[in-house]
Order: sequence, then C-alpha cells, then structure tokens
Amino acid sequence: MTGDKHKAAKQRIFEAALALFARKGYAGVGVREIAKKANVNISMINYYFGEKAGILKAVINECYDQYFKTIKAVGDEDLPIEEHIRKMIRTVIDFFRENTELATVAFDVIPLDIPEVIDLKSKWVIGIREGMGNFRKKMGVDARDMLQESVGPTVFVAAILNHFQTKYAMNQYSQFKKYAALLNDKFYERYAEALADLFLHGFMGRKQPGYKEET
Amino acid sequence: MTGDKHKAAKQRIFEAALALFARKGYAGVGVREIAKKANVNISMINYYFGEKAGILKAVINECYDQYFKTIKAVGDEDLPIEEHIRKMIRTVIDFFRENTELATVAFDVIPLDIPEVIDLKSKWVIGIREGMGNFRKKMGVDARDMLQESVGPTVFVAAILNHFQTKYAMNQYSQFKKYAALLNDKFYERYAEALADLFLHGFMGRKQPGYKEET
Amino acid sequence: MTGDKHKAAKQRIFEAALALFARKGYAGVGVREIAKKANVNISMINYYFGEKAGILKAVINECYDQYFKTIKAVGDEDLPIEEHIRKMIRTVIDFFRENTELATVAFDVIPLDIPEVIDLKSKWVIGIREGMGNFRKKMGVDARDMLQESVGPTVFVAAILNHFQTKYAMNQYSQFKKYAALLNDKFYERYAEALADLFLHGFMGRKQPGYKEET
Amino acid sequence: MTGDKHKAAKQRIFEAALALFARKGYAGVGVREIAKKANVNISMINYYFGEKAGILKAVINECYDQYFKTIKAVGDEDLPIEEHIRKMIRTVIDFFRENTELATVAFDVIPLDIPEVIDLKSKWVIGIREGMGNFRKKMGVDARDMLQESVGPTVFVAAILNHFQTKYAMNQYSQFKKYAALLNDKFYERYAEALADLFLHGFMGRKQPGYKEET
DNA sequence: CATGAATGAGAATTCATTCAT
DNA sequence: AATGAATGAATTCTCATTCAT
Repeated sequence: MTGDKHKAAKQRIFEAALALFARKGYAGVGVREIAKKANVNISMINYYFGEKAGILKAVINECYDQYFKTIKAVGDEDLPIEEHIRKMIRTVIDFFRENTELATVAFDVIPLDIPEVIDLKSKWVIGIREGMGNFRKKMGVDARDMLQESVGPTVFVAAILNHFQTKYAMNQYSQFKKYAALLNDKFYERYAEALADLFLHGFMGRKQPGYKEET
Repeated sequence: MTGDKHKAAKQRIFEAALALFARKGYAGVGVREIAKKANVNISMINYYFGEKAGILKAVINECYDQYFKTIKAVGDEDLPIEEHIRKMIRTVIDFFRENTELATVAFDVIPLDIPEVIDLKSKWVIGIREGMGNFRKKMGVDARDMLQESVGPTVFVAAILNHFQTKYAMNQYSQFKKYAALLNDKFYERYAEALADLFLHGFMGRKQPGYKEET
Repeated sequence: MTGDKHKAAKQRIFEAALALFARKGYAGVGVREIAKKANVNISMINYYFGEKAGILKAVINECYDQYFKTIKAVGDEDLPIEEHIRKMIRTVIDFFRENTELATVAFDVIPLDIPEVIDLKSKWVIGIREGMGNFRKKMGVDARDMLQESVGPTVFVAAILNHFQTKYAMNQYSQFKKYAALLNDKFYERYAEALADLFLHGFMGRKQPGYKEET
Repeated sequence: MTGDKHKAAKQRIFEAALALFARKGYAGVGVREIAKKANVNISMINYYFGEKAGILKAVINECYDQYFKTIKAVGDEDLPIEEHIRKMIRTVIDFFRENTELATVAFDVIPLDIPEVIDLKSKWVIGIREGMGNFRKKMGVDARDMLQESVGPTVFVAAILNHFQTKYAMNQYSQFKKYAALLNDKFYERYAEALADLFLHGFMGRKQPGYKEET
C-alpha cells in the first residue's frame, strides 16, 4: 500500500504546481519551485508533463471536466425555474468550495494570452455555451447576446468566483485567516440562500441578511 | 509642443507595460518586451521606475486613485437608495469602460502573492471599505461581515469586472472582435440599466432583456 | 524466423543511429531520438552499446572493416597500373554507394576531436597507409610525404566522398530529390569511367563528358 | 589604443567559436565553452549573436562572402584555359590556407541538417553555381549535370578541402604536428603545381613528384 | 536624458546514464 | 531482454539590473 510519501510523483507535482499557481499566478512560478514543493527532481516535471505548460494544461482540463460535468448535470434537470436557479447557485458554490485552487487557476488563466494553452480556450468557450445550455434556454438567455449574457448566470458565477478568490487570498495572510476560518458549512448554506435571493428577487426584495457567525 | 510621437518616455513605458500586463499578466511580461513596445532603451525603465515592480506599483496606485476617487464621489451623494444604486452601477461601468486595462491589471494582481506589491494591498483593503463606506452603510452592508459583503455591491462590481475581462479577451482574438465591436455607448446604457434592474429587483422581477444591437 | 519488423533491437538501434548521425552529425543527435527512431526503450542503448559513443565506435569499426577489406582486396591485385587505378576507382565508388551513411559518418567524424573515439583514429591512420599499401607503392606514392599523398589516391577518394555527401544531402530536400533520383547504375558506370579518365589523363586529355540521363 | 586584450568581445566570441567548431563540430561545442575561451560572460553570446546558431550563421556568411568573392574574381578573368585552371587551383589553395577554420567549419556544416541555418544553404547552392559560373562555362561543365559536375572543378576543391582538414587534424595531435609544420610556402607552391598537373594532364602525364622537404 | 555593453543569477529544458523490477 | 521511473549535470537562453559614457 503506497503511503502518502509514495503518492505518485506525477500527482505530487500536479498538486504542488496547483497550489503555487493559485498563489502566484502561472508565470510567477518556476519549475524549480514546483519540484522543490513536490519533493521531486526537476527533470521529473518534463518527464511527466513534457513542459511547464503541460501542468497548466492538465489543470485547465481537470477543471474543465469537473466543472462542466457538474454544471451540466444540474443544468439538465427539470425543475421549476426558481428552484433550478437556487440549485445551480448552490452547485456552483459547492464546486468552487471544493475546487478553489483548481478553479481560480483555470478561471484566472483563461483570459490571459498564454500561447501554449490557446487551444484549450475554444474548449472553454464551447463548454460555457453548452454546459449551461438548457439552463440558459430556460432562463431565456442567449449566450451570444452580450447583454443577456452579462446579466445572466454569469453574474452569480462571477460573484462566487470573486468570493473564493478573496477567501483564498485571505488565507494567505495571517491577519485575515481568522475571517476565512469562519466560512464553514453553515455559512455557505446561508450564502447560497442569500445569493439566490439576491439574484432572484433583487436587493430590494431580499430577506434581511441576519447571519452572524457563531463564535 | 510634443506631439503624440514624442510623448514622454515615462508615459510610453507606462502605457506599454499596462497593455502587456493586461494581456499576459504581470509575471508573464519581461522588461525587454516593455522597452521594445515603448520604443525606449531598457535602462530607461529602471531610470524611471527603479525596478520592474515599480511600473506595477504605479499601475496599482493610478487605478486606486482613479477608482476610489470616482466611487467615493458617487458614494457620498445623497440620493434615494434605488437611484443611488443605479448611479453607482453606471459609474462603475463607466470607470471600467474607460480604464479597462488599468482595472483588469490592478484587480487581477491584488489577490496574487507578489512581494514587491504587498504593502499596496492594505491600501486597497482599506480603500474598499472606505470607498463605498457611506454607500454600504446606506445599503446596510457591513464589509467585515463576509456574508453581507458577498451579497452586497461586490456582486455587481465582480460582474462588471468579469464583463470587461471577457470583452478585453475577445478583442485579442480576431474571430471574436466583431462581438466586442458591438459594445458601444448604447449598449452600455442598456447594460447599466439591465444590471441595475437585476441587482435591485432580481431575475424574476427584471424587465425583458429585449436589447438588440443596431447594425 | 524473425521478419523485418522483428529485426534484432541492437541492429535497429545501429541503423537508426547511423541514419541520424549521417544527417545531423554525431553530437547533434540524442539517445532519445535514436531510441525513438529504433523503436526501443532508451535503456536498451546502454544495454547494447554501453554508452552513446559505443554506437559511434561500432559505426567506425564497421566502416573500417568493410572499407579496408574491400580496398585491400583490390589493392593487392596484380594488374597493369592503369587498369588497377580504374578498378580501384570503381571499387571505391561502389563502396560509397553501398555504404553511404556508414562512410559519411565515419569519414566526417575521424577529423573531429571526440575523446571517446580517439583511439580508433590511429587504427584509421594505419589502415589508410596499409590498406592501399601495395597500390600506393605501385603508384610511387609515399603516404608519409604530404605532397605525394595529397596528389595521390586521396584525390579521387576525396572527390568520391564529396559526391556522395552531396547526393545524400540532396536526398534530404524534396526540391533536389529528383536530381539524386537520376543517379542509377548507368550513371555510376559512366561516373567511374569519367573520374578514372580524369585522374589518369587529366582534364585536357579526358573524353568529352557526353553523358545524358536516360529519362 | 585598444590592445589585444580589448579586442571587441563580439570578435573574440567569433574567433573562439570558430576554433572550437573546427575542432569539435558545431553541435559538439557548448556556449559555456565558447564563452570561457573568449573570456566573456555567457550572456554576451546571446547579446551579440542572438542564439548559438547566430555564431554559426556569421561563420557561414563570412566564409561565403570571402570564398565567392575570391573565386569569382579569378573565375571572371580572361586567360587561356590551362593557365586559368592553374590560377584557380592556386587561389583555392591560398583561400583554404588562409581561412582553414572558417572553411572547414562552413563546408562541413553545409551538408548537415541544422534547421537554424537551412536558409543559408540555398545561398550556397546559388553561389556555387554562380561563383564559378564563367569558369565552368569555359571548362564546358554544366553544374546541373551531376556527371559533369562530379568530374569538374569539384574534384580539386574536394581534394584541397580534404588536404586542409587532414592538416588541421594533424595540428591537434602532438605526434603529428611535426608533419604539419613542414607545410610552408614552398610546399604550397609545389602542391598547387602538382595538383594542377594532375588535374590537367592526369596521373599518367604528371611530372615526377620530386619534392622533398628542406630540413 | 539616453545609450548599449556587461553581469550573474535564474529560466526551462534536455542530456546520457543508472537502477529496480 | 525489456521497461519506465529517476537522477543530476549540462544544455541554451532570458531575466532584471547596473554601469560607464
């Protein structure tokens, strides 16, 4: 039985790189740093991933697969629209919560001009349109219409992504860690509810945000 | 009188770097590349900005000053809440529209771990809390409460930022430029209105997004 | 019976390396490239040849054995001098024709400073003096006398080597392949004759070079 | 007055690289080795030549310019054919003698498959056809006809190149240096004469090779 | 203000080889 | 006989920065 120490080198590289990319950005991380953190010889990176960008490709692909699989499953369900939106918001929150690094790296990198991953972008664009395909249709949003798109599901996805980026950044700094530590299951139940309320009924129609952390 | 061609070297460096940072990320750009684009000798960068990070600091400070000045001015106005929110959304949209590169670079870089820039972060955090200070108060949002914050003004700011990142990325690729080209004054009037509607009254209470570009 | 597909791994390595060395030079080829072309695992190279230079040694030795065996057999024959020279030229041409890669690699590498192969050089030098020993004697050429040597058999060997290097290079480039394709049996009959004429009776005394390829 | 020590760094790099390429072949030499021999910082190589292959390009171009300029000047002269050939042979010998390293490197590298210098090859091919254009015409040699070409001027050029390669290699090994040391002006006068005799009138018609070194 | 040479550390990648299986 | 993981040195090239002019 291979213990933690013997976790396949490839996997250790992947995880080390993921954490570093999330914290410093793809270009801000060197292969030596990754190798050191993963506790492997530098050459192993090229051995397993061909090139540095190979790790990034793996990250993007992994995120893509997880994200769209998750989204599509929910998007294809047959629910009353309000319930459907609530469930989608909960799902997206859960996804980002469980895959914070994967998602921040992938989402941050997509708009950048990194030649080695240029071809993965089209995969995303297509995925975005298809992944929430039925869901958007039900909401009456045409992804090709920038106006509809910009006030559609994109809004809550952007908000959620922003929340987790902030949270992740807070965790890097000791002075803020305490705040991030409060973000437990309970918090996310209420967050999902509050965000859904906001998205569905607007700021004027929302319930009072009466959540207080239990200390 | 110095024409466009003779724009001060410092300014040319700043603008070249800004464009490159926006496209490739801070760490993905080298000083040589900046110098080449700015059409100056490499040494000029250190002469004017001390070090590469000096340009980034200038970018962040410039964005900070512009953004919070703008936000604060609107945030301090005395308007009925709904009107106030509408105006804030319009203002943020205008700001991002006029300062897309400045804003994307600054906002993208803030959560990253870039030691040279670490001290500017507290400035931001404080600015965020103060800049929309009165405005948040009026909305009943306590920035220290992550839940309230996460379903407060942050939501539309994140959405707007996301919109302009997408737009900027589209402009990099010829196949998408045509879509970005449709985003004119008229579009942004309607976008501001639609986003405010969404934020104020929610998806269930919004007007139908019947906008079509005039071709 | 092992078919072409199952040709022994060692042989496949040898042939792959030979082709690559001929095209890119010894130092310009890596073991991975050889292993890939030979369709074997990299480790097999060290298994069979000990080190990369082991392949080169094998190449040189093989060429040496073939070349000097061939040359010596002809050199030792007892023929009238003119006929003897003609036969030698035909033989050298045939040898280079049948062993173009082997010969170009070995001949190209001999003057280079490659430590691993240094001891094979003396073998060559001795071979050169002995291989055409009787032949040179009959021609009145003392190999230790650089002048006699430089206007002796060396001349036609150099010319022939040059011809096949050129031909080999032509075959690498599609635009020239058509020329190389004309070099058939008939051509080489005439080439041997013309070169022998030139060497024996000189440019002023040669027959008119009226050869035209039969298309 | 800039002394030998201050010879421009670029020139020192060029010369160091040239000597090393001649001895070990292009691919067999590393940039560190060049930098060390040239007594410059490694980065200077890229600063001045862009990439390692940049030095090789410079070498090839320099050889090309020198060689074809020299050849063309002689080839265009109007002399009786025999005298013309003799002069050409003397010229080629002089050229190789004065530019042994430049020429061996360039001539050795041309047939190899080195992508970075692929475009310089066509320059050579054209140069070869034009450089001796008139000269070949006078000799009745059509460079496109491989037979004529292979028994034309190519023969003595190959022989001369071979002579200087051998000489250069001898100079690398102390045991042979003494032979190379005998190759003085006098030797080359006789060599040119003997080679011209051979090329013009053939081995059967040559004068007796009565040269003996004066010790 | 401006240049271009120079530096040394660091970038990513490839090298030939070894080893355990 | 064969595999593929692993190693560490060496590869070429780029980095941001400095300095003398």
